[in-house]
Amino acid sequence: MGEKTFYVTTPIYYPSGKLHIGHALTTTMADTLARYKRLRGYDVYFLTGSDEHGQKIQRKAQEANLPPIKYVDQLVASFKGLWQRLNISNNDFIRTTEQRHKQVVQKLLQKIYDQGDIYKSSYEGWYCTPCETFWTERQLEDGNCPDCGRPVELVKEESYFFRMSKYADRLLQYIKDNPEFIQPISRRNEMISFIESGLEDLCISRTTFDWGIPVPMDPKHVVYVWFDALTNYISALGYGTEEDHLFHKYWPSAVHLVGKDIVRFHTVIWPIILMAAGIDPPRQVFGHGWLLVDGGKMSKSKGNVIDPIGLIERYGADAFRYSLLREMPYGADGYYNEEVLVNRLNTDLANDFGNLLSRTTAMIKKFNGGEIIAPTEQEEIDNELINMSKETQEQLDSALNNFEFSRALASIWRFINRANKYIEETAPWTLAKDTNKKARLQTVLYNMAESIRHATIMVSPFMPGVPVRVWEQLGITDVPSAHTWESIAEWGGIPAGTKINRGSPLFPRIDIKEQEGGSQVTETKNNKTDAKHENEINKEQISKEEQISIEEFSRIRLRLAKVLSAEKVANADKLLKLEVKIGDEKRTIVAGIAQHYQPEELIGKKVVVVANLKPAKLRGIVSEGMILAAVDGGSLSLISPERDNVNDGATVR
RNA sequence: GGCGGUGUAGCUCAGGUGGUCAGAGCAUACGGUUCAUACCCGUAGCGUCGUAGGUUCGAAUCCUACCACCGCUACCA
Repeated sequence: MGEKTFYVTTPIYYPSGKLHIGHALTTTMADTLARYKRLRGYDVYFLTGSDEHGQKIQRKAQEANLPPIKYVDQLVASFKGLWQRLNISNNDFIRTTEQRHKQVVQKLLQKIYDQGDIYKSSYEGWYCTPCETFWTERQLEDGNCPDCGRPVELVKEESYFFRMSKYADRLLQYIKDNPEFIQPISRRNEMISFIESGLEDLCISRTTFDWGIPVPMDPKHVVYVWFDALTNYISALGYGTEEDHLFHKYWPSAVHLVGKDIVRFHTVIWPIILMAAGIDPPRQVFGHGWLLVDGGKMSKSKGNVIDPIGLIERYGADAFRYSLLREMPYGADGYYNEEVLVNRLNTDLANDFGNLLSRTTAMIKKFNGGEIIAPTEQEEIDNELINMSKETQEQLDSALNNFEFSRALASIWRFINRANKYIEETAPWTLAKDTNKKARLQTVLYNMAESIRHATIMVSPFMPGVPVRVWEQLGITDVPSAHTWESIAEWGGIPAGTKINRGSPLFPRIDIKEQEGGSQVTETKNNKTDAKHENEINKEQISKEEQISIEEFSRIRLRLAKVLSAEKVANADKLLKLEVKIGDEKRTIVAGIAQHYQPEELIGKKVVVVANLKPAKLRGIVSEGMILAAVDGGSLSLISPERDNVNDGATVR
């Protein structure tokens, strides 16, 4: 027991549909913590799984004309496939339909029943007969069934109840005595006020469906949701069985990572179940915020659910994981979409980190014949870089212990940027021109490579695919002593005489091109194309471009507009603010034509505008449309009517 | 309704206990550099710190009111 143990879990996900990036976020957080703790020498156990019972599954399986178990088998396989692609290092995957889980749930239930904390009573709820479903008051829509819209009736059902109220005071005391238990603090406060408002007993069995674990003392009941699901955290450790060494080893060092929507179940119901069974509560529950996407919260009805698989395929697991953890502010909701990912990939991963490796290996190759030489001429400025590694390690540790993933990454990137600046300050390309500076040059090159080694180890829990590729390029694949956390306590882990292998970019930049309203993403071409060549490509593209129908074209409303006034937009070189008249309507349009037209020459001119373009804010000015212009390289010409027989407001087609 | 939170540069956000706290990153502009993935380094601009009052020598930071948005207010996995 003397050794450091760390037990981290994700919720067990419900296989009623595919997983989305929210699930990926929780699981990536858990994986990052697990990998970090392993790196730090902890004995880590990392659990995820699936919660497979319940009426909803039973019904979905029916619709699919499958036995429930076959139905969930498919989805669970897809879960596992996703975690594999995301590079998730879980030690176990628990399914609530497994025998090892069922027996623990039954044992736990029996134990609590035997001591009198479970009693039979009746559950009263709003029941929709056609749908065979109970609803709570809040779930009803205008008093009707939210699924079918038909009226519901108040029905009583025989159920077993868990005496939760009895433990309310003990739980409250526990939460108050252990400020670290619920994170972040805002969630903790919510839970305290929730408990203080009084706890009711919890209904833990149902008779209206049978896809669940039978209640041991009354098999016509099945165990209902939370009692079943939450127990996974100890059933996976073999609690109450003969094979319970994992339980003794890892409980109660558990850290449960959950989304904010299920914090209550993990911080109220779960600890009370454990208390009743005489088990210590978990050490910590962290409730992270949600990933908001375009349109707000992800939901199937909005159709804005983002599938992680596509993102992983396009950008790789490492970049995806990085963007998730980097964008998520501590404890609050974060905004996420593909553009955010690409932006992070380009700026942080490609420009800062990948390019640091690239320029370092390039210089070692060019100035040192590809060999890393022992450093012999350290200067004061080197210490700044070297010391910063240690500081960064401390910041990383403290941030991760507090679930501040974004902050942790920000610290590492300050170090990476320091390394880039170090190169600028020492200017190895200048040293290379002076044969007297040979030793200094080699020292600088060594420090550059070594700083990459440090950064790589720090970054490895977040992006587990990075180290192998960096070790390959630095030529230290066969030097395991240079891969450990302990090795970055010191500066100098790369053996002198190491031969580097300059390779392809660690993270290639991604180009986003706006096309036909949607964004199309392509990888930047590495070789530059000259203008002529580019022109040919353009021609090719025009002929190959996707063709659109006349209906699609007619969706774009082009109108003739007369320019009433024009002025330069302050602090913007390219922008002009125009007031235009389209028939009876006046509009403000901001156009990027200031380098081609003087404001005064535009007044009175008739131009073509896109009239139904979504308004956009440019430099704080709302632009209600767009002016059409022909563009050819650096030249630009507005499109104006050739004759004077048409007035503003006229349709252009 | 009750409890709690948020509102700071174009965007995302830092800013214990009131006095270099008006900041960072991205985006933009300009300059430098050439080792590098059109990259890196530097410089600059922009903000009445939600609004209106108040306390104070001094408030983004404390108090009051108001406006806007959000979370929790239980049995959905």
